[in-house]
Amino acid sequence: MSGREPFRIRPIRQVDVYREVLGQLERLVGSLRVGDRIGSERELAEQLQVSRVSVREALRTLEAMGRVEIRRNAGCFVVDPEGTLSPTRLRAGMAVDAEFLQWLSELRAALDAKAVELAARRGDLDLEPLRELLGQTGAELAGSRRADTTMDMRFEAALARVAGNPLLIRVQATVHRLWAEAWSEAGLAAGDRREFHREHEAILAALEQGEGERAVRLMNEHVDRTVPTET
Amino acid sequence: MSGREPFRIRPIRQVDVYREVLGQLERLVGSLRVGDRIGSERELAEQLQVSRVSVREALRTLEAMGRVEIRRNAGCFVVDPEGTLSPTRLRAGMAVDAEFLQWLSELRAALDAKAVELAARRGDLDLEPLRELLGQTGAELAGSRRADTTMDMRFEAALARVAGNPLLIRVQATVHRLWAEAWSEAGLAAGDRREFHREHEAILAALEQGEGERAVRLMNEHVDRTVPTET
DNA sequence: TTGCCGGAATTGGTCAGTCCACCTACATTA
DNA sequence: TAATGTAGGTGGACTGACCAATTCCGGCAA
Repeated sequence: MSGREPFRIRPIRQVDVYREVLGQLERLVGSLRVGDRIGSERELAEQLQVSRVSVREALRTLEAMGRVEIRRNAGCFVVDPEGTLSPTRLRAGMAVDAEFLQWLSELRAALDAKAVELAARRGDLDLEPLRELLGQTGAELAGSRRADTTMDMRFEAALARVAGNPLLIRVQATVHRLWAEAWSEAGLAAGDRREFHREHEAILAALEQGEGERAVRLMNEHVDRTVPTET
Repeated sequence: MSGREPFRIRPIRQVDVYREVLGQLERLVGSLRVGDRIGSERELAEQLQVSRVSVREALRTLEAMGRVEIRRNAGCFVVDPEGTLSPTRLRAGMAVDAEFLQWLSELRAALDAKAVELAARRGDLDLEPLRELLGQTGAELAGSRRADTTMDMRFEAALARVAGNPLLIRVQATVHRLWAEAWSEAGLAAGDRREFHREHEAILAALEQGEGERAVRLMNEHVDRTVPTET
């Protein structure tokens, strides 16, 4: 036989620019930390030598994957990879209506209450992070900083962390992100943050006093109250 | 004083066009069958009275959600919704050890117990599917069919369905699949299925008697017992 | 009639440029 | 000092156009 390989026609690789951009941005995001800004659309477009449109499409995909968050008038930021599950997928096919918010609330209650329960059961429970967090948010409230939808759930997230169940942390983070999405999409105003803060403090107090069951009950009631009273 | 309510300024909800498009397309996709063509970008843009750019961004999101497929020179097609959330991503980076199984068990307990609780709270609760399921599995046990790891969780899944919370169903399904994966990976034998069956029947009995709280407690204990006694 | 060919229409992908609403920070003014 | 005004940056949206590839369809040749 001949040792010479016949020339073989190969299909020309046709690259989609936006896919290429997506790949590069994914690597970029992977090399950055949570909260880092990955630049404005215009910057990225110039650096990648592509149009803003292509950058935007890649960013939309990245956003749907839950890797980045696009904030108006601010830029694009790396988002907490803890929620390895995609909120977008979790809600796939569902419209944000009153019923959906109810379901979401029920799911959140299951997870947040479990976080409290597990925390209360821990022998080596360290409540210091929770105290510190409440101290911070309390100060922010006094300083009348502007609203921050994610603030309401930071306490619950911190609870899951001190509870020490990474799986719970991930699912909870996903649900919390979906919660934030849904509320902004529904155009709902955040609830009374001072009231939320008081309830958080009550839960922490119950934990400090070793009253786990009461803490769980308070958490359930707390989540119940966050659901919108009227559309 | 005055019975007249003061006019209250409310923040103006600013809608993102592409989000609006996304919502409408989601509903459209939901009303179509797998493989159906949902039209070209230009058609959709004209029908929605928006620019192609907005349609494209919505389609990109929809694509990332795994709901549609965009085919060059052909159009946009509805795709198989493929299993909602990925168990693989949920466990990403974690080894299956005793601790992991414990975490998983805790997470499962949170969801399965919530399913019971929600079911118990439903006014129009229809327990027939559960009775039927237990009848089937009971017959299988009598016939000494071979082991089926998923069988242990069919009852809990059915509970979530009668509870009527689609979000809970999805998350629960993911956790259950991960559970099955982890157990097979760890080479653990399934527990005593006859015992599981008895416990399921006890839970159903509690529901039938309207004792929701007892049913929830039984479910928590049930899940606890499924965790391996020794590594 | 059958089968092939080639242009026309269609489609997703991409681009440059423009405008808008909004937020922030800094400078200005009372 | 505390309001007010202003300029620049940001994401969001649109327009109009062009490209490459595919598909469609009419007409020509066998």
